[in-house]
Amino acid sequence: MKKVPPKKSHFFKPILPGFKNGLKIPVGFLKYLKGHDNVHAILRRGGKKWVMKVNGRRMEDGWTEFAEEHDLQLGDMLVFRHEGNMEFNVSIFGSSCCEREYAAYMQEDEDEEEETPKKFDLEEKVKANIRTSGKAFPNAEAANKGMHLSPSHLICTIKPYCLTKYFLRIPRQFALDNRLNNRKCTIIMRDELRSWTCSLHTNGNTYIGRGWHEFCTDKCLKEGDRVMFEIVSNGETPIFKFHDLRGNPSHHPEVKKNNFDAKRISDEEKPKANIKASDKAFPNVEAAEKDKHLTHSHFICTIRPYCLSKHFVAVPRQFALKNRLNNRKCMIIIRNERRSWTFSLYTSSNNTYFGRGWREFCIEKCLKEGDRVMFEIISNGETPVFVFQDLRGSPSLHPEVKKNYLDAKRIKTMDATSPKVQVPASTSADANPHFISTIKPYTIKHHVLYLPLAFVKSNGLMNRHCEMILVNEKRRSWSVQLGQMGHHFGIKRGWREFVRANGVQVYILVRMPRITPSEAIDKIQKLLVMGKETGTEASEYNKILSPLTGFSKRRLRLAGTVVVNGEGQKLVSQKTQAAAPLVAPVVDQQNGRNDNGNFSQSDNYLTHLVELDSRLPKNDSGMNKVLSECGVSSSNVSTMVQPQLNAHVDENPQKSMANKDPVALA
DNA sequence: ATCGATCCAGTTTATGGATA
DNA sequence: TATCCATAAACTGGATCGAT
Repeated sequence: MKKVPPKKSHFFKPILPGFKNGLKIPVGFLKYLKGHDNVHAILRRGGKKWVMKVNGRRMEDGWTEFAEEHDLQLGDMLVFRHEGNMEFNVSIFGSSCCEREYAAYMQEDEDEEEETPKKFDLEEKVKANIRTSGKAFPNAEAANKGMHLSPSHLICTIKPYCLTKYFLRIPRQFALDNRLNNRKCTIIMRDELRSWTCSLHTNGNTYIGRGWHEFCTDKCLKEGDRVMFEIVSNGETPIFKFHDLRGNPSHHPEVKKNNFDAKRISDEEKPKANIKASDKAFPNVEAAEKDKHLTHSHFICTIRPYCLSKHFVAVPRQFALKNRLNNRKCMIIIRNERRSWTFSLYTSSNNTYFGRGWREFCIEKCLKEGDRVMFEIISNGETPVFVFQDLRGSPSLHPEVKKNYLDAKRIKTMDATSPKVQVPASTSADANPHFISTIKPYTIKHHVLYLPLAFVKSNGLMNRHCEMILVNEKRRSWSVQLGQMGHHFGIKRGWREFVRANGVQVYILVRMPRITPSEAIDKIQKLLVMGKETGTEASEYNKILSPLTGFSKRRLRLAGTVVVNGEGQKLVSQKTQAAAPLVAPVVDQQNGRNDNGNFSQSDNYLTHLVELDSRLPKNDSGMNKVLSECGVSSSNVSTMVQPQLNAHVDENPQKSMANKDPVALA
């Protein structure tokens, strides 16, 4: 069939782990972009536009916002239609193979006048029977905003810690109002159908402890869900009546955001502050580390009461540090398309603030509590210049939604940069794509190695229970099991054997580097394309893998569980006969052929290849020697992580089997 | 051995109040 | 009014305990 160039060319991309770092335009598509400005691209959807900065062929700046606003999830498929001049019309298809539906409001342009009353009406319904307590308590924040709840009602937004930490913090004021502070007792939580018994404990703050996790599980609570508790009895055993607000549209926004796979994968957020450094460096959880070298170019600020009552707003610490705004006292210029404002910038007590000029700005922009605005630094000279962007009309940036979301980002920021992480703890993520683990007594005693959350998140390992293979320099491998331990995640089964075999001792540093998820995915994509071509030799795969990751044929055997197409064609390994199709080839929109490395995910399943390769660092006490003796020093510690991205994969035992190929490399 | 639960230290933000 | 200071509050991650 004769090839005819399309009038409007398309390409499509599946949403894969690490997608929030950016999106690469397929190499094969570049021919359609010749002669265009390849530095910027514009994505259009729903009548809105997003400007992307293109680095090479990767859309970076601006992509994160696009992904967030559309709640992109792993397994989604995006079709890009080139309208010319680097403008792309984007269609988004979900895992159902149908175009994703977005609430009408998501597509509305910024129109505060219309939207505000809607929100207000919805909240009014809640207002009718809810009163709030508490002051600056993020979990109860929405309830606080202009709403007056009775002291016996508490609205909570489910934060990450609520799901990972097995407790829920009770706002101080609420606890005080209901005499729950300083109590240690059992409470009963119930809805119309059943009840749950939980413990209430206090240590300065008041918490719902034991039983909370079960409650969350039973109610399928997810981050961002909003629930209300009403104290219907406050005797010896207080009874909390549960009201599910998830069905209330006014409490829904967060849900969307929480569907973010990035979150699901990395799951970790830090809800709290009004301002998050939404730095592009850490646009998402799963690829935090990867992005570390990028810039902290903007932050998003949720307007808090103090922003209006005081004459300043705090600049996120990390943002200030990254942009060297801390310890500066100067004027800054804030501008949008129409005009500019001048603020003073100053630092006090290690905090950096926008000062004089802020109040006028708030008044002029009619900023209200809960509004969100973004400041992007575009010039950082003597007078830093920021571009101001009003996010109030951006649905996915709805105050509550964005808040948690950005909190997640901030966490990332913290994970990456906070001293806490860098200071040797049991495990810590450092700035490189690996983590350093200090072997502590409990690591040996309890036969467990906790993985730094940043590492877990950035690799999409959160909440996965999968096999991981550790390889030392002698090419001996150990199969270990990843899993969750309380609110920790790490290596459980198999760790003891690894410790014994390698003589791992307390205070030895084990450095475990990895490639970034996107690198792994790139490789997989290439392999998949090759896999479509019959007769491809293993050496060809090696050519792809070896230069970047040091993959050997042996390792390829390990990677053999990557299956390349719907017919179950295996990639390399002849040992994985049981392997079921894990990844389906992408079919070109026009001619039905695979498209330059893009691929879709069959059954939302993807095999990650993670290559660890590094030199062990010497610690202060010369422990490297010990490591050498035990055969770990200077080793290529390799892991191949084959996680299950989706629980339903478990339903297919064949696929589960496909994950298990504990090939000893020795 | 594993999982759940809790404690606690540390970080960052929000805010009340003092001061220039 | 603008800025600074101090600290309460919120939240997280690491470590460890206890039950099974």
